[in-house]
Amino acid sequence: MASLEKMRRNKTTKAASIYDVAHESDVSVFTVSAVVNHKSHVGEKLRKRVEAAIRKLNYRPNLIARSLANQRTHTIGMIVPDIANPFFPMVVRGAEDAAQRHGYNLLLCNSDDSLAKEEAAVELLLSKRVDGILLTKAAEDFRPSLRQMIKEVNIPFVLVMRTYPKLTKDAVITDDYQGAYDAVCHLARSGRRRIGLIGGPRKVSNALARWEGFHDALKAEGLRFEPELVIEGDYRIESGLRAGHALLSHRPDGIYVANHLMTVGLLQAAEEMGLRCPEDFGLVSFDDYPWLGVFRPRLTTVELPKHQLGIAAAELLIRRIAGDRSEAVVKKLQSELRVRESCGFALHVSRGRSENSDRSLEAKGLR
Amino acid sequence: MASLEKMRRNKTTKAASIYDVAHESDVSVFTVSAVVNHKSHVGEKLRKRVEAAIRKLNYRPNLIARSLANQRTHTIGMIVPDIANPFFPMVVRGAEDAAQRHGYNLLLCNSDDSLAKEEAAVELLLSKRVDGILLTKAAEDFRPSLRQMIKEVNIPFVLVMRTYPKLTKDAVITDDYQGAYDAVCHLARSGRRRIGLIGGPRKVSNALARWEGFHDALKAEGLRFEPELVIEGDYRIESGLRAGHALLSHRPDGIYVANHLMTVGLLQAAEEMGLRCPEDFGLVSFDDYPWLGVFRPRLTTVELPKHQLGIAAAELLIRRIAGDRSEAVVKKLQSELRVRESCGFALHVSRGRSENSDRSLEAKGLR
DNA sequence: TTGTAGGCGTTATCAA
DNA sequence: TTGATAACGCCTACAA
Repeated sequence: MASLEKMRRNKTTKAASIYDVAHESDVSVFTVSAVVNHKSHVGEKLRKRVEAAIRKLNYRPNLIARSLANQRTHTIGMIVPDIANPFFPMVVRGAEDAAQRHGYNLLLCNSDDSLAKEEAAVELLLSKRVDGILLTKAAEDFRPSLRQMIKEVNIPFVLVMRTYPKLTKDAVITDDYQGAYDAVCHLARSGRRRIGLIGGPRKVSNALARWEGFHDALKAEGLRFEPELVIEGDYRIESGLRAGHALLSHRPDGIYVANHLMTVGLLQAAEEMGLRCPEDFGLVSFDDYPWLGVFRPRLTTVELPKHQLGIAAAELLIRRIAGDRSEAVVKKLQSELRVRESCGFALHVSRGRSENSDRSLEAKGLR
Repeated sequence: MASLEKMRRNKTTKAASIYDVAHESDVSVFTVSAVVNHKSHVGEKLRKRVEAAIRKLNYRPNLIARSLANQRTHTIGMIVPDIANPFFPMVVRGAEDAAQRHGYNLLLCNSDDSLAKEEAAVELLLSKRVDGILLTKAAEDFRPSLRQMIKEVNIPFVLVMRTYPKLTKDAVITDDYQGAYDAVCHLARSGRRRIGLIGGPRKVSNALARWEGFHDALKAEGLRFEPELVIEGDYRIESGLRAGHALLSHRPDGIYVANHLMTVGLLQAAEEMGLRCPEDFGLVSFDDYPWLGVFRPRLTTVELPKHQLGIAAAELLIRRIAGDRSEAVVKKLQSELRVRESCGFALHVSRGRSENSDRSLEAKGLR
């Protein structure tokens, strides 16, 4: 009898299996499984015995084996461009919080916005049989074999921050168009007339939306579009630095930058060129962080609800995993203009230091 | 014949299994497995056939099944206090980079430095049979049953940033003592005499080391220790804010803060009290970030090699997983004092703006 | 209510 | 070199 054979290896210092528990409490594995999973009513007596054995042997189910049997890993894969980009940690945290609440774990990958790395990550995640994937898609299509594999494995994807309808229409994004629009309008109303843009890579949806918001705001404010004041970056510091040099040489009096990292590069460029913000140029940037309220220049920014973004994405994904087949949705989260001083707002309105509007710092970024 | 039975479900849109490939190429599963894993020389002909079938069916091995058979998941668990604390993203990124290079993935968990959450995370990771765990340990001991389980599963742990010998002596940390020492000496040499401290929770090793560095530097510089100038925080903004209010009311002329988040809180407090840095108090903080060079006050900081920390920890862990039984090591990485202006250095030495020392920003933080 | 046996997709041991 | 076949640890019809 093979099953008896199996039970004979409990002297070794290995984690107890369901067989060990069954043996110890003198019941079948079915019974053990039933009490572990609270299924299929088990008689009082047996249950007690099994529970005692579980405690005695310190039994914990092997989730790998369970996954193989159940075809569910309770793991979700998350691919971000770069967790070291300060935008993403809070998004990931939100996703992890939600995942955790629903009994899921997060397998994290970085793509550096490179298609090759992204494909490798997806393929690995599929092979590891994650139940679903959260993805901030890089610009280009997956290769056909990967698309095929995705189809076969048939797990849900939810896009984060950027849409990519070819893959899935489920996405959680922020209102980038409106955010950019608000930013530029604020610049204009602060009296800036020659407004420049350092944008993200036009190939990805959120960058494009921010470009459009910029353009439309310019038009709405009756400002002229000057091509040399508009530069495409890649969301990294280095590109902001280069763009900054190029842009500032034309002496715009206002600049909208599409993310924080490029803003850092821009400020570095300004520093090197001896230009000051907000005296020489007004600035509105995307992404807010708790510390931006305490350093100068006090950046006026468009805050995106990063934590909420991660939560919403994970929850949508988990609903899909649970079998929700309702129509695909792109959930758009509101952005929020946080006026501080980098457009010269406080400069014009009042010279007092108490005018800055981040008294609310305590309530916000302080987790 | 049962094996024939199995092969009869290829019309359904499921991912191909090794059986499907075996059937398609008319060989045994052993042969397929052999060519997939490049083991046990397979004849030219059969190999070609198998490879063709693999391509045709778009076969990828199910890593869950493989893990069950191999008892290895090629996954490592990583538990950090909070990925949204800007210190950790770069550490995680380093770990992920190294893991990735060695064919491992990262399962990420947040503990919020709470023992309960940490225990829950460890238990889950063990149940998911990760091959090893990277852990920034919270202060207290695991409960006995968990310790028992760890022993049974017998997987390696490597501690990150904080030692905790009761669990394991393998750790990768930074030279916190020296960093704090350098920070305080710099403050003293900038002419500060009444130096305060906002430290981390004394219960964790790195915070303690920073306290000791602070004390010894005070002594070495012949400065008096004033108990009311020393406050314990928890590495979060909120605690820095509270500590800042308490501390600044005693009007120290120099402050050393043990991490960036508490520095943000401190600056907020200073703002609220109408005190300025570096005019009213000098400041040296831990953790450097690429953007600290472009905002004012230009913080003098002690940079910790975060990325390298993650890499070293993951690589040590992976060596342990691979069976390296050599003596436990705690690898200590050097910190680096980055002098900028928040101690009044530039103020005293020169009033020019070009004196700041972060011309190297381009080379450093720009990934 | 409880037990038996087969399946999940691989790897690995033995024979052939 | 290849092919059966038994693990790996769990779940779950189907039986009893």
